[in-house]
Amino acid sequence: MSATENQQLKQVLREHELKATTQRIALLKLLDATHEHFDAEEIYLELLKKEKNVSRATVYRSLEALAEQDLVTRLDFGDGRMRFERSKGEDEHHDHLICEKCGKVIEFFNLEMEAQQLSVCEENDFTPSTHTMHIFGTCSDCRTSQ
Amino acid sequence: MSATENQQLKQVLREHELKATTQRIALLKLLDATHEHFDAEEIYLELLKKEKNVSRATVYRSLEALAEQDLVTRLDFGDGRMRFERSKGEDEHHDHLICEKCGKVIEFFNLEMEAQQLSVCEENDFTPSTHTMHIFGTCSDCRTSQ
DNA sequence: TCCCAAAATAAGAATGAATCTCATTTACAC
DNA sequence: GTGTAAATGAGATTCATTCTTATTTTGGGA
Repeated sequence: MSATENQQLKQVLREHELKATTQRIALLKLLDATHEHFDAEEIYLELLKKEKNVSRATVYRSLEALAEQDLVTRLDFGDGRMRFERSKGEDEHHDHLICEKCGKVIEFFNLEMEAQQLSVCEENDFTPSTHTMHIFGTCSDCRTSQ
Repeated sequence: MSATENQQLKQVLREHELKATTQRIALLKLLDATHEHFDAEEIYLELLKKEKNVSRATVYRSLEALAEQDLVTRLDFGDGRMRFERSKGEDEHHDHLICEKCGKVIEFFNLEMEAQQLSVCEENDFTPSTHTMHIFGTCSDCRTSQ
C-alpha cells in the first residue's frame, strides 16, 4: 500500500490520457499484485474488500478503458466471461494451454509460431493487431490422476 | 430438399447415437448448404422459415449435442456469441483471420503452425483436444477503402 | 401396424455477463 | 478555491444462453 506505488500508477494512467481515479489505481494495483486471470466479478469483489465504494459498472468501464490503452489484456477462454491480466510487454507475450478438467492455464510462448502468424497475415494481405491462440485439452496432473 | 439427403443425415445422426429428429436434420441440412458462420439466432430464424415449428431452446440443445459428437464446430470470435459450422474432416481443419472493421472472416491453414502446437503440447506434457487460433486485425479491403 | 417408455421438443421463464441510464461526485486545468 | 468535463454508483436493461414443465416424437418391440 505504498504511496510510491500509487504515485507510479497515477503517472502511468496520465501518460495514457486516463484520469487517475482511486478506482482505476486500485484496479491496476490489484492486477499488478497477482498472476491470476481474474474475471470482472472477481475484480469487483476484491476491490469491494479494499475500497468501500466500487460498482460493477466502474469495474467494467475501467477495464474497457485500460484495455483500450493496452494497460490490461482481455483473455477469452471461451467459458462465457472475459478474464483480465496486466498487460505484458511485447517481449512477454504468451499464449495459453487450458485444461478442460481442472481449468488450469499454462502460459507458453513459441517464437516459430509467432513468425508463422505473421507469414499467414502477409499471404492474406491482412494487418494483424492482436491474436489469441488457445489449446484446450488435458494437463499432466489430470491425465495421471485419472 | 432431396429425400436422399434426409436419409443420409438420418444415417449420420444414428451413427452418432443421436435420435434423428426433423429439427436436427433440418439444422444439419442448413449448415451443409452454406459456408457461412451462423450464430444460434440466425440458425433459429432460418429454420423457422423452413420448418414451422422450432424453438430457440431446441436449436441450442441440438447444437450442443451435435458439437459433442463433432458433427458441428463451435467458433468463438470473441464478440459475445458463438458461431457454428459443419465440422470439417481432420484434413480440412482451419483457423481464422477476423477483420475488426467489417467482420469478414478469412480461413487459413498452416501446417507449420499446427506442428508447433503439437510441439508446445509435448514440452508441457499436455494432451490437446482442440485449439482456436484467431488473428484479429484489418483486411485489405478495409485498409484500402480507408 | 400399433404401443410404450425414453428422449426430444415448444414456449416462455430464468440466469448471468455485460452495458446503459442518470443523478451525483470527482479530477484537474485555470 | 472554482467550474466543467469526465467518472462513478446504483440499479435497470439488454442479450445470449440455459432451464422448466407440459406435450410430442422417436424407434424398438409386441
